Amino acid sequence: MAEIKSLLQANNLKNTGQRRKILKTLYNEDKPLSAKELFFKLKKDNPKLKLSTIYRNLNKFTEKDIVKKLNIKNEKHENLFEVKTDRHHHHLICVECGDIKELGCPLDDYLKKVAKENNYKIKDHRLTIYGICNKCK
Amino acid sequence: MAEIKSLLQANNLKNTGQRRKILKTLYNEDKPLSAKELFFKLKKDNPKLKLSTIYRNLNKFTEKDIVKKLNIKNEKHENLFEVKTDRHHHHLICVECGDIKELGCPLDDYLKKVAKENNYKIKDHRLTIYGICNKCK
DNA sequence: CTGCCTGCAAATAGTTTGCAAGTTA
DNA sequence: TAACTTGCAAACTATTTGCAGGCAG
Repeated sequence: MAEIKSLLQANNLKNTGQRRKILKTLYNEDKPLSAKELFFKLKKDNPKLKLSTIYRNLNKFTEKDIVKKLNIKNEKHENLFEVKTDRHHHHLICVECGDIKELGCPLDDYLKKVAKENNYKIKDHRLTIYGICNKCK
Repeated sequence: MAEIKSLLQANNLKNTGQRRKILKTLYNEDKPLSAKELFFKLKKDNPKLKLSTIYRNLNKFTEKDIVKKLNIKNEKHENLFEVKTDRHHHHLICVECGDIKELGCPLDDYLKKVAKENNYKIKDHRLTIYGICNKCK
């Protein structure tokens, strides 16, 4: 909790109840969430909460690099977000049940090769693997 | 042209003018296009063309595996589509000018490892690399 | 007190859909 | 002719925005 407060302070963001709850929820989840999923979770405690508040904060957090907006959508076409961790990783997603696992990144050498061969300065990359998990097989 | 006709026939799709033009345009482009980009290109020859027709056909083609819907959007948040080629590949995108290059896939061994370690049956994967191209550097 | 946040309502924009007329096989 | 396609208009839905009151610093 204290960590969240200082995280907000460090980024010049006011320490509001909504923000604390959004970050807390994202930290406690083991999988990325969409704005709406967050919304329904938090609405229980605060019926006045608006979806636009969630979006505004997720965007602000993304801007400040506290949260990462994935290029992965759930089955409702909603974008997913996760807290940004220190370790760079990718995702393995079960197309049946939607379960998401984290994967390490195997691409360090490959990215250097791509940069060299194409004369690009690499800025970012995304890898997502889809399959069927053990339970759903 | 004849190829497009038989491609449509082989998939039980009627050989209409719109379909031929959509596929022809996608084949001739060297980069993926959005529905709207296609729409504006084709609207010149046919002012009555509707965007919904493009969407309907792109979805139908995707369903039939003639076209691939990428999980990449252009700067207007429009989904991009490309014709499905025999060779599996990924994309290297310049974040400045939007240029898209094809990349081979370096992940064969890695995917086997992921499947084994996580007990998943791998179905699909997406890799996209973002950077700045030579011209934009 | 002053600027940032949030609730609220309405707009924006990509994509989809129902229906009737037109086309393909 | 029967089934599929398209034009057209309208709906749907994720996300964003303007505004006014509320709260953090």
